[in-house]
This record gives sequence, C-alpha cells and structure tokens, in this order.
Amino acid sequence: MRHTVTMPELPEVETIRTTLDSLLRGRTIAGVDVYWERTIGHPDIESFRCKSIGQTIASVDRRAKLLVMRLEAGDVLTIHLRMTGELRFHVSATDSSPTPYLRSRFTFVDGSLLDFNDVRKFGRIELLSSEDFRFVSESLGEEPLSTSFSPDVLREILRSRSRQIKPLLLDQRVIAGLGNIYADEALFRAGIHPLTSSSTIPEEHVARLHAAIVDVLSEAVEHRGTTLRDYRSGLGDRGENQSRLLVYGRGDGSPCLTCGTPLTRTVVGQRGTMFCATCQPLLIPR
DNA sequence: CACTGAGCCTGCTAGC
DNA sequence: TGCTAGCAGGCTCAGT
Repeated sequence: MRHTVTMPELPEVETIRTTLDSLLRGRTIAGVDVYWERTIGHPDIESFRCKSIGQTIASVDRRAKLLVMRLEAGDVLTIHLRMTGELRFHVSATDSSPTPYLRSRFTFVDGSLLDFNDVRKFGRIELLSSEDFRFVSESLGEEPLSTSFSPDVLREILRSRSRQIKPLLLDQRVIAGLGNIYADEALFRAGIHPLTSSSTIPEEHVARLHAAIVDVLSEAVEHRGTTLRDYRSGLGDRGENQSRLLVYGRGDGSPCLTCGTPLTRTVVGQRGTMFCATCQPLLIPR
C-alpha cells in the first residue's frame, strides 16, 4: 500500500486557528528568526522583521487554507502551511526543543514562542498591508462553510464552466479550502466520478455534492482534523478524523465500504485520486 | 478557457 | 543489507 502524507486543508487550518487564537491574542512580537529564507514570501526578510517586531496580535482568523493573524496596527500576517508546515506554541524557550525542520521562530515579549516547522519547505509566511490582504482574499473563491455557499451558488459554479469536477473542486479561485483528501471524500459521498464534466452533473447530484462538501468539512472540523502523518494542532495534538475517511488513504483495491467493489486509484489533474467505480459511475451525457 | 508540465522540496519506499 | 531512483503533493507560472 502506498504511503500517504496529510496536507493541511480547511479543517486542519481551522483547528489550528482555534488553538492559536486563544494562545496568541494580545501577544506582542519581540523577535523573528528565519532559518530558511524562502519561508518568508513577502516582503524581504529585513522589512518583514522591522514591520512585525513590536506588533501585537489582535486575533487569529482563517481564509481558505490561509491562517490570518490580524495585527493591532492593521497589517496582516498570513501563514500557508502547504504540505508539511506546522505551527507549535511554547510557553517558554526552556519548554521547547527545536526540531531539525525549524524554519522560523517568533518570540514574544513574555518569552513565549511560536515555531514554524516545515519538512518540505513549501510553506510561506507573509506580512501584508490590509489592502494587499484584501486583494489576496478577493482572488480566492467561496468559503465552503460560510452561509453564502448555497446549493444555488454551487450550481452556478458548475454550470458556468466545463471542467473535470475534481480539478474544479481543488481550484482555490473557485471554492477555497478543499484539498485532495476532502475532494475525494466529497465526490465519493455524492456518488460522482472525479472525471465528470462539471456542466453535465445532474441537478440531484449537485444538491448531493453541496451537502457532501459541507458535511465532510464540518465533520472533520468537529473531529479536529485528519492526521495521517504530519498534521498537528498548535499544541502538537493529532486530529481524529482519519478513522472516518471512506476512500482517501485506503489502498488501491481495498473494498468499498458501501458496496465492496475494489476501490480504483488513478491520477486526475496530476493528483492521486481514489474512488469507487460502482458507487461513482462516469455518466457520459449524449 | 481548459489543460499540461516543470519547478519548488525531502522523506519514504520499491526495486535492484 | 545497502543504495538509489522515483513518487507524493499545494501552488504558481509558462506553454499549448
């Protein structure tokens, strides 16, 4: 069976947000250490340091998979964990032993720390003005757990373009927050083949897909995220959603939990994809 | 517009 | 047993 790695998607980032919001609110940044320069995506490291030191964290929010730390002076610190990024809070330096993958460390005036560990170095931290952050946010699509993401909105998204459904669900400009795990899980629950053209999905399946996306994500948030390998909350805890996955991370050929058919593994849009060919038939409209 | 492939990275594993 | 090539994957950019 193929080894799988968990990348933080919306539910994992939301779990981290909840943990960090109570831990970081009101803390003032005293220092920033950077051990892998490309971790800081914007601006250059010196400016990043100058502009963030002395700033106080007002709240920790989330937009799609972005962790958004709002600073009291109005700037915004964004953190994208990508594949293996991990944030770990420590009360003091003596309470923390740096991992070999420590890429950046924020020190607060009270001596507490926020470590950014990232094995693969894909994660990015940026300091943005509120205007720049608004621009970033506007380039992202629907928040799937917001009340504005209705079945009607999803229907319009699917009807207004003609794309394979799985790459469409993963396109952050359209719907923001789904990644490979929850896209596969949502399509399985909705009984939709990952290659189905978005504009041909029947009306009743659109409603099922909407419910599947909302349910899969909100259930994963309730269970504090999925930990297959790397993901941890801001305090190092594992999630509990992994035991609830129906297709992702299960071996090629292992039985579908609904009908027993061996599951199929393929590549769709350059990403590993698991589905059940019986429960998710490819309907080709004539 | 839709889609593909390269590049960024390194741990893990299949296969020799 | 030890080594290495290739895979995995979120996202961006360039090319078709």
